Amino acid sequence: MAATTHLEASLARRRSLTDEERVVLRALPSERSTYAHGDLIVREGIAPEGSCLLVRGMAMRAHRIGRSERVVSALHVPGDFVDLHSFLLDHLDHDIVAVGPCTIDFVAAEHLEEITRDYPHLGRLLWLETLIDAKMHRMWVATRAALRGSQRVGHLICELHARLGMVGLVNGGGFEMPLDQRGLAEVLGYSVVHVNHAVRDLRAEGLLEWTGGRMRLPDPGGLAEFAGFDPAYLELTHPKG
Amino acid sequence: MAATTHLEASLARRRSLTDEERVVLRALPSERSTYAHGDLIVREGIAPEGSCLLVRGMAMRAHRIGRSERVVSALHVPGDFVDLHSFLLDHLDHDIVAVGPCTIDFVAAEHLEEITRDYPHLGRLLWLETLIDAKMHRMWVATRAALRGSQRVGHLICELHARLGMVGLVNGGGFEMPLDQRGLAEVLGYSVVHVNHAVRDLRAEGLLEWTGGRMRLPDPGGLAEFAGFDPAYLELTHPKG
DNA sequence: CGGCACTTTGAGAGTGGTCAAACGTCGTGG
DNA sequence: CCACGACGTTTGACCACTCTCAAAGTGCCG
Repeated sequence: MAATTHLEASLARRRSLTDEERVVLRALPSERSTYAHGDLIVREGIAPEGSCLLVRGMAMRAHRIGRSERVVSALHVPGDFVDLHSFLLDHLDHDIVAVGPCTIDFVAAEHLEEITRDYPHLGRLLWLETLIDAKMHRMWVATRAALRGSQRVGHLICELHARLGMVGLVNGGGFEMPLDQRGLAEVLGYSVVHVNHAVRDLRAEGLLEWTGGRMRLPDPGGLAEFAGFDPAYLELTHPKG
Repeated sequence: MAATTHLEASLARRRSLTDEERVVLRALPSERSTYAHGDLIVREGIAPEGSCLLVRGMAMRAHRIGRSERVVSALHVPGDFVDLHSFLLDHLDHDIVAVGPCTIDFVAAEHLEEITRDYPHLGRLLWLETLIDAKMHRMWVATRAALRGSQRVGHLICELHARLGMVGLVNGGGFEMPLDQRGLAEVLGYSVVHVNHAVRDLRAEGLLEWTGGRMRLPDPGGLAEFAGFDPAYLELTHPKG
């Protein structure tokens, strides 16, 4: 599937697109790359000449604060326009790192500028994507203050389940999980040992199965209830045209 | 000063505006309101018909997660377009609450739509404001993972010092601080007792003076060094036209 | 002077970190 | 087929960070 088809699907999942807009998106040039687990997709500090659309795999934003190890501020799933914002900002303040094998489509900044100039509604949909990213960031801030241990782990798992479900990557109640317990700890700001205990507790409660790089939620509602997860912040529906 | 002059100043602090754009912004109708400390400015779940520009005071975003007390995901200072995103999203997933006495200018959604439609560059500046919000959110996620205790408290104080400085609200090395220790704890996701100890330590190190609702940084560089604070993420400069 | 709100201190307990070691699993090479 | 090593998972011991509850101290204002 071409890059632009992915962008089309990505925008269409939240708002309706006209036929003309679909044509414009399909005609949008892009360049495809693949990465292995842990590869640097975009390096902190550089001025990217385009933005990257995540087609397959996951990616994370990794910051360096003071003298600490890298810390993760966000996780992205297929369909996410990972650094769409870099075409208005001049440089990234963090790395973008591949989580599991990744496929990325790069879209040049000039083409994004054309879209925002010539197709205001499409421009607003791109803006909307960045606003939803911001909502997720705020929810991460809030859940880190409100939840501890297995609830916090469960909340992230619910979020991934919902986000991957939206792009058709959940089947049989489960999904591919490219992060191991160490990676999950890094994303959550926990230690491996602590995540291990939280996962053990979720398993014991019958709320999580996780083997061989695949996660399954035997009782998604129960996990959501347990973790205080309300998917409203993900804007999964089509409320406006 | 009229609402629209504030918006003009707000956008001009990061990018250059043309004379025409300044005229458009000054002609933008808005409605002014004032609030007392703790007042609800916008309630979770409603569909606002406009966006609010913070003119004076501070405001915070307060979430409810699971069965927890309210948790704060962001803090806003004068010049911030607090819920600019609500004109593309259909409802807020959190409250916006006044911190100290606040003045707010409401701008109707239809006028924002006109601007984004008729003045693409202005639209991009509005988009940029929301992108910088998102950067701050990510930094909050990252600092909560990377920093503890007095470093985390110090980082927030450095951020406030920098953001208030950008809008001319720092004088004599200090600024008005409408939050008390309890409020600061709420914003940081800490308990009052813990914040009190962190503040005590910062004072003992000569990095903070805080009396009578006013905060002063005797050694801003020293505090930034101590807290691992790098203001780059706030985009204080004018790198693009 | 008497409230009242905020700050400060102390004690005890839960959450989460570090270090270290044991255990499993899986792919490679003999 | 088995031995081996690499890597991820699991467990235990111990300690630091942070919370809650409680109470005392401080400053402001009627």
